Amino acid sequence: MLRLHDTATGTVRPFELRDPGRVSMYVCGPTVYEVPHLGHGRFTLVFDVLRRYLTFSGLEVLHVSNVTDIDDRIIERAAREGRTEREVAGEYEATWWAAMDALGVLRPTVVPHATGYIPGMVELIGDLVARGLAYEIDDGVYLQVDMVEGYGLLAHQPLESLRAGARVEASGQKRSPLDFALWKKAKPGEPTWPSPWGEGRPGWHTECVVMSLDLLGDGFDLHGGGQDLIFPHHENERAQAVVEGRAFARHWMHNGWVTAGGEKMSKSLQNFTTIDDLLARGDPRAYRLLVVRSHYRSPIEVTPETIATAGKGLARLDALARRLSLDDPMAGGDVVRDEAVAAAPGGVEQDAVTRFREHMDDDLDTAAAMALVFELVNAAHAAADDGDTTAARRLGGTVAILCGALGLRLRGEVGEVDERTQRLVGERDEARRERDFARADALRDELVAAGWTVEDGPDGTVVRR
RNA sequence: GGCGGCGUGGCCGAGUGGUUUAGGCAGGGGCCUGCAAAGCCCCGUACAGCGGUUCGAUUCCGCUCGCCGCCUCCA
Repeated sequence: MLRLHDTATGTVRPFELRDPGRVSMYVCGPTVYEVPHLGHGRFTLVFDVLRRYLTFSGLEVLHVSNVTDIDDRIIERAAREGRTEREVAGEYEATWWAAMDALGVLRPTVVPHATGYIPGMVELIGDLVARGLAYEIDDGVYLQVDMVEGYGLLAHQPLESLRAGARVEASGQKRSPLDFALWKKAKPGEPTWPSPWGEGRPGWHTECVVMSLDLLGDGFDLHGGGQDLIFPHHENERAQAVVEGRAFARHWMHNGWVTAGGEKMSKSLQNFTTIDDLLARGDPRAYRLLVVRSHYRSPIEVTPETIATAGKGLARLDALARRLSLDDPMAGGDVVRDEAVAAAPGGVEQDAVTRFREHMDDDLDTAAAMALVFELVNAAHAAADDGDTTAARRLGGTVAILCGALGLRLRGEVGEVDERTQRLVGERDEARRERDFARADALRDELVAAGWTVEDGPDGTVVRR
């Protein structure tokens, strides 16, 4: 039984599903106005790992994640670059999916776009206005938060203390600085949709509540995102559901920051690294390993050094796959299901799979799960050294399945070796046969200089990049 | 001002009221190897500080210090 930390209660508690066997989860997606950075990479990886683990556990997962394709920042960028909002959103959405694909993050089951749900949002807002819970002023329609039962549940602060700490002044007409925009009236030149309050566009918080309830239904299982979405975004989504009398998310899950130099990675601090930078520097799987090596609620420090360290751990996993010629459990698709455990060619280390599940069920303790995997790696090598091929393959196969369950695909192949390199390798084998070690060493230097890793095994020299 | 998180061996990073160790990376010794690489074996006795509870605390409680975050857009 999976237990997860729930932001609403502040406790780790059983993840109880609305419909047995089926998981409905909504994860707030990107506003497509800029290239994604490592913070986006982390939250998508965290929820990808959750989704994969749920799938591995035999559950059917309906994963909805939105794209916010109309927003102030998109409008600003379009204006600055003399383009349409559609062009800007289209470009950055394409960039987003390219990054996700490179990271091995599964596409959500459904990807609603804000611009596709505007009538439903208008309907919701209209209802709130009609019932006296929202009010219209010059620049838009606002929800009156002091009408909301339990406002501050997710922030873990009562309304009064939130109000006392508010850093923004109430705009003249707002009844409280905490009241938030459900509908924003258009300024000249902005893209608009019709509404009873004039041309305009919906507020961000209204998008997600409408789309999540529409696609997943009342009382869906899990709502997630980065911790910075807790307040006000998720609080305000919940507020709308509450006043509408609709059961909202049963469980709230939020991941920790990516930090750089100890500080939160963010646009405003200019300390962010884009996912493209990461991809240019190395294997994207190293980032997944870095993410799963710590707990999802802990901050992670991401620097070239920490990524490089993760890359070495990854190399250790790949080396095992290579040595044992492990089958790829994801070969038949992009996910590893629990059937893979029974179908593993060499069998699995059943006890290890059980322990893996115990770690994962404990609020997704991927760090402990990976420690277990590395223990198996060690045991597999030791068995192989002892000549116990059966045990080695069973252990190694388990490693591949458990890594696969976390979305980490091992690379057992050495990659393409060009003709010239192949010739040098042949020459080196020949020199070694003739015990001409000076020449063998010179050839190795040449190969290393060309970027190859050279390993002499019982069957001669093997090179890889 | 309010609320919350964190402080673990050289670095990263789990975990636990006591007994046998997380794990990775780096480092030292050994085995293997022509030499390497990879791999294996062995090696670190750490839990910010100060009190308290306890037979016993890194692990619970309180306080102090330090760092980070939320209360505005933010993954």
